[in-house]
Amino acid sequence: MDEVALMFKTLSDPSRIRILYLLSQEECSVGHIAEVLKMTQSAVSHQLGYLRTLRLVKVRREGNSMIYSYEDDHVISLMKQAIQHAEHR
Amino acid sequence: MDEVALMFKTLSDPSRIRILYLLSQEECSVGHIAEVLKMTQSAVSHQLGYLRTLRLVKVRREGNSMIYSYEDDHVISLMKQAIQHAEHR
DNA sequence: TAACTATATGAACATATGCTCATATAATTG
DNA sequence: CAATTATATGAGCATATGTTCATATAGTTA
Repeated sequence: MDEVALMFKTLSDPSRIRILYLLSQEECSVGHIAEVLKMTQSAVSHQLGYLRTLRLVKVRREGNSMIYSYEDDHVISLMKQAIQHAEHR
Repeated sequence: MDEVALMFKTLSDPSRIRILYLLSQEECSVGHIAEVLKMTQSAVSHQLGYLRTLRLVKVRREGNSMIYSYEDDHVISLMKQAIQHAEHR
């Protein structure tokens, strides 16, 4: 159950959900995420580090930007289901 | 997104997941949950209070026992999906 | 190479969380 | 009614969490 809880814990923070949702729609650099979500560069980077640890996102370098994209389809699917459910009621 | 995060936060604690999973299989009194999950009566009751607040469980009295059962099918469904996913990998 | 840009990271802090302990509430039984 | 059983709840505590601030790292460009 701890593993399941960990997956949900990842999705239990608004910032992380917003980051993952953004990444579910487009690849993003750290700065772009910070700008769109109106978060500090540092806060975004910390959260991305967390998501990276859990292998929920992957990175590649492009020039001196780091481009993030999601890596775990199942988590994205769970997230979208939850969003849909929250919208329809 | 806060609403979605709240739903996931509920499922982000092992104790709550275990309680909900148990309730997904059978109605239970507080004492029974505590016994099965080897948790304190107080800890179980606190968590049930939390789950009740979010309308994820409902209660009825039976003698001097309180019988809990789950109330939100969608959350149960998300939980089971996550468990299945965790098992198969 | 020096200056610049983008990102990462460590420390510190304020808040949130889940538990325990003690006690309150409520129904049942003798 | 008193004692018992089952559950709820408030206070307090230890730990976890997410953010900010300052700074480090790494690639790019003049």
